[in-house]
Amino acid sequence: MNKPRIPNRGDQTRESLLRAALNVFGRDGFHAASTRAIADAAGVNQALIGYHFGGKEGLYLAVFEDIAERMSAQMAPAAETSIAELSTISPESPDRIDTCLRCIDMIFSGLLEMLGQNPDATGWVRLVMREQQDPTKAFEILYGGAYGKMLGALTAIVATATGLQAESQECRLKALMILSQVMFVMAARTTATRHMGWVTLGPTELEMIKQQALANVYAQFNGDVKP
Amino acid sequence: MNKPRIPNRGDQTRESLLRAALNVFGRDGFHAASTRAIADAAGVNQALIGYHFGGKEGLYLAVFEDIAERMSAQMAPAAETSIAELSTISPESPDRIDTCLRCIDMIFSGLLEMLGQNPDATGWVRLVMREQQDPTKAFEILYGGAYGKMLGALTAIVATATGLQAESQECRLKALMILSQVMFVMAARTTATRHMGWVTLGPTELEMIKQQALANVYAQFNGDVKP
DNA sequence: GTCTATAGTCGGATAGAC
DNA sequence: GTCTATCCGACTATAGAC
Repeated sequence: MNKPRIPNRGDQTRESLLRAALNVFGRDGFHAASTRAIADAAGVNQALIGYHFGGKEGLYLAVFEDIAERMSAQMAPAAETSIAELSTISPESPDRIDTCLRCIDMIFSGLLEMLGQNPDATGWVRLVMREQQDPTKAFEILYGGAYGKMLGALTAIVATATGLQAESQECRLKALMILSQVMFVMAARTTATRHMGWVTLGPTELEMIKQQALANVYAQFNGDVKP
Repeated sequence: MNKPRIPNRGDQTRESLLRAALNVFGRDGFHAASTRAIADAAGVNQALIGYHFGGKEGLYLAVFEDIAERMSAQMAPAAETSIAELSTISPESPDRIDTCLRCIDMIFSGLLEMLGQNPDATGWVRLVMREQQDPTKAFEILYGGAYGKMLGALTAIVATATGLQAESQECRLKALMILSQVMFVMAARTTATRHMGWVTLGPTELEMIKQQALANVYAQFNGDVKP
């Protein structure tokens, strides 16, 4: 009883609705988005939302499950390789900072590739940022998935680089602020592009962000080392 | 023909509506917020929104003008003192980094005091972050006011500390990332509090954020200096 | 699984008395 | 300036034919 290789019509409808919902919810937010607009964008009948997802809210949650899954798939390699690399080095190793920076580079690269290459990524960011402001069940789906793991990996890296306990407030705050430098540009994209004089957030801009963030982290790690 | 010291009934209604609108728009977003809910929260009649602000959208814009005004009032001293201090030091002065850090400390303090002490601040942040995702006229009101000035002051400080041109991409990006470290916690408050194990974003937490951000900036500035 | 048609609800705006 | 009453459009959900 394998899954059918050729998706039947129902699966296609589901797919179309998920994709359209991602865009429309991302553009308009949950309340402003209408099921009619989503159905039109998907090219399917409005009543099918009720049939496939139970209703508007069911569709919304399904979109987040979809995002969390794709994020996991795209971020997992970087996070796992990082953890593996960290376990090979000793806390006294003099080049541990270089290793930590390589790990952060991997995580940033995974994150920014995900956001830069994926045509749906703008919608993802909008949805995630909306959820931050007043979280619903959808936030749990995300944080429990790739998001929390990424922060966990960053915390482990900071602990290794600085010698702090991974559970300490200082270590966790440092990790959060490292992520901040890359994510804030996404969160406050209008402010960021305006301030930088950019018209888009394309690969060039994302690379610039990554390089500057890495340089900052490098300085922070070296500043934390007592020579 | 001075303005009357004692506000008449109409002014009180305007005030009540603005305050209630800030909270309800902040909690629910523009579309999900209903004029009935706002009127109820303000304790006034729903039809008065049309009379005083022309309609729902007019009220929304008025809320942003109000926020921009209050932000300006609370941030202006820090920004102006910073600019003044910067003009007194030479680019070769060895302690210019200390001066720059003091300026950033002032700006951060102004920002965090505003957000920490003001009971409406949570609503402000929510509204501003929503606007970032798809900006309307309301964003212009904000960016043209205190927000842009704050970024301008930070850019000038970074230019002084690093010797970069204030117009350069590198300098502007560094300034943006300095602001990021404080603002991201507000923007992604749910992620931040969850990751840190906090239950609120009170004065204690804000102070911790400020200190860590200043330490990071200190490291970054020193990393930028070619000894 | 898909469609049409519609029931039922809610929200923004406004006319008009006071 | 404030209030009541109401209009009218837009929306979600669902019943029921195919």
